[in-house]
Amino acid sequence: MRRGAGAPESGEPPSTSIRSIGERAGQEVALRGWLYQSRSSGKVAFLLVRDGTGIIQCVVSKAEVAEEVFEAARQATQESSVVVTGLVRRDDRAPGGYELSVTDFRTYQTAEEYPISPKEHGVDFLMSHRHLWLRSRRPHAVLSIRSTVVQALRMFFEREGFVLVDAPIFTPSAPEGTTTLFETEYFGGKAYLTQSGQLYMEAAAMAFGKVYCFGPTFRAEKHKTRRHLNEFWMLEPEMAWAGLEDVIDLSERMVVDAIRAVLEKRRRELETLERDPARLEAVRAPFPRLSYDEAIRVLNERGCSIEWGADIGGDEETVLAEGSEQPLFVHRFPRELKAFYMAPDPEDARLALGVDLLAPEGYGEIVGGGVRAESLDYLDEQIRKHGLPPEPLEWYRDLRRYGSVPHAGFGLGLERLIAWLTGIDHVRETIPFPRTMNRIYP
RNA sequence: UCCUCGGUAGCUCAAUGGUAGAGCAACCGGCUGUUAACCGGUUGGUUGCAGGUUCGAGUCCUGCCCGGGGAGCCA
Repeated sequence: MRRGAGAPESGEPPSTSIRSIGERAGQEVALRGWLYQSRSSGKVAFLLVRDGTGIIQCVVSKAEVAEEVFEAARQATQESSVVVTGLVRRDDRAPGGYELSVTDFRTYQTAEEYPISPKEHGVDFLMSHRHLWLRSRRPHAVLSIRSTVVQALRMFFEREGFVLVDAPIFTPSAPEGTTTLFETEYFGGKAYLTQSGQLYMEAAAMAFGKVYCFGPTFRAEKHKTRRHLNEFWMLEPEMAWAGLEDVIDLSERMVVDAIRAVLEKRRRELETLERDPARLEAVRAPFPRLSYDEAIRVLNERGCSIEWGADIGGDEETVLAEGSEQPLFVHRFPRELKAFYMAPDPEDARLALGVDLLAPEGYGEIVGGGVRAESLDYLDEQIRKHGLPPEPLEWYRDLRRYGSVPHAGFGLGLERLIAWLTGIDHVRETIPFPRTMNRIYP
């Protein structure tokens, strides 16, 4: 730890973290943190102190400490930064199982009146104070799980032999149409914030075989729903010499592994969020698979009148997913519904080799991907049909000129995955500082 | 862009067209084991903005602003 202001004073017992405080039972330790909440009576004060790793109740008895220590503890305000010294004691009355019998207490900085009280608040108010809200239990748990999932995903792709190839944020054009991109000035010209690293990953896959990128993605659509953000994180693997089954198999194992990591490392956080781990333990590969043809039939059987060729929207997704605890693959969509780079199904020319993975419990599409068109002629035809300007895609066409191979990949929406795993009903709570149509502050 | 709901104290909300209130927070006091502690007290308001109807508008009408949820689109 850095020496200087707030650093341990000579004679002070060793510092510890609240997460691992059980290892110091019976010993005297110093905690550096913030006052989360306090209650006091005339002779005893109960302080909930958090240090970023956990929360512990600290008990200050007037009879056992100096007068000024008791006063300092009693007068410390919510979220003041504090240094607490005391004896670690097992106590079943304490939440967490341990508490600290305080021997010394000092306030490092006295916090002004803290806007977030222990009582209820509306989402908009809390989001306006997101920089402070991060300290509260719920966001702390969600973002801890996010960290674990990101870590697990990176390790998963590492184990699978994928090479991380970062895609650019500034891009020269809008491959899927110009309306949905954020435009920015770029040395007198125009640039757009990336809406997908996929095209770049296709280039990288021809260099490394199996690659992935993982970074922020931007969409300028004015959507305001629980499943959308204007800035979100997407993980996009791409594989050379691969087909639709490889995409399905890889995404399935990826999801199973992310769940394993959360169940292994973040039980406590799931409990804080009142997320029943049984919902996640129930998820087992292989996930059910449904072709678009079958999905349309099932939807009509369940009372949705939807014609072949129509897109499966949010309501339809919910109907398909209901009654199952498993994520659901839907594959082989009508070509007209999908992007220009999708490969046609060799067994049915009406279809494209695409696949979506729908999360259970109404969390919607968490993965979208498929096989990419490998023939230059077919690609050019699709570029024409979609009315796209060919010049910015010249480099992409090169990939079909120089050793084109069957290749496939997908995009994973990190926030949607986290929302499902945590049981949070809105993706804006699964990213530290959400960017939505009506919010770019703080 | 469209549909829908909403905007009253720092926060969460109440108030039949008739004196703008409660709980929490903050502050002061009390209490030796509290778990969103409890008890007593104090402070706290341009009812989103503009106009209209009315003896009288937080409440009714018109316009605007801001936000929530949803659609389209997607991860």
